[in-house]
Amino acid sequence: MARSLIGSILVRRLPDGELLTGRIVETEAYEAGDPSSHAFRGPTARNRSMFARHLHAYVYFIYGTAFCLNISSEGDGVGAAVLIRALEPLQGLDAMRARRGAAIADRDLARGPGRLCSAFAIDRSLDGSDLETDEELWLAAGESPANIGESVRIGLTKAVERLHRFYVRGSRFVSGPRSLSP
DNA sequence: CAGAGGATCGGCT
DNA sequence: GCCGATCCTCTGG
Repeated sequence: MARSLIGSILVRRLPDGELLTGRIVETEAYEAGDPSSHAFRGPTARNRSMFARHLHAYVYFIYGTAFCLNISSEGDGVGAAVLIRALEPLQGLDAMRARRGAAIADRDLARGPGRLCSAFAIDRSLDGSDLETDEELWLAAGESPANIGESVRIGLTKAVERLHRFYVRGSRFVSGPRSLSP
């Protein structure tokens, strides 16, 4: 699912009705039994959305500064999700810039999991949303790119060797060190 | 109840 | 490239 989400469109409807859209260009998989996954030790108040049926949002707060968006990926009761790590902004760039900063370049608006949540006004209030029925956050079909790269995941201390990060090869909207996204 | 650590970011060198 | 900010969550006693 982490691979197949590359190229899909994330859509956010703001409280004022404005639509923000972005193309998913980078994801990471956190599968069942993965020691680096928040779900590894079982369900808690924070991570329970990871155990929801597929296509539910799991949003968490990290380092006291940033939110991160995941999409649950398995059946009811199985803790697994895909972290959305970067978007190519398509629609609503001015509204994103209003949240991220007036001088932020297009490429930096949603490059990184915390930045994309800031740009798209995603926080814990959207945790648990069903993306198949929700009116504030959902997915739309997009073209799957021809060339999808894969690498180790970013920022982990456990299970660092797994090749569970996927990205659009050649896209300047992908986060992380260049050495990981050749 | 205290303490440690984290799927990050931005600023500075 | 390195470092600190900042606070929520989970763990262990």
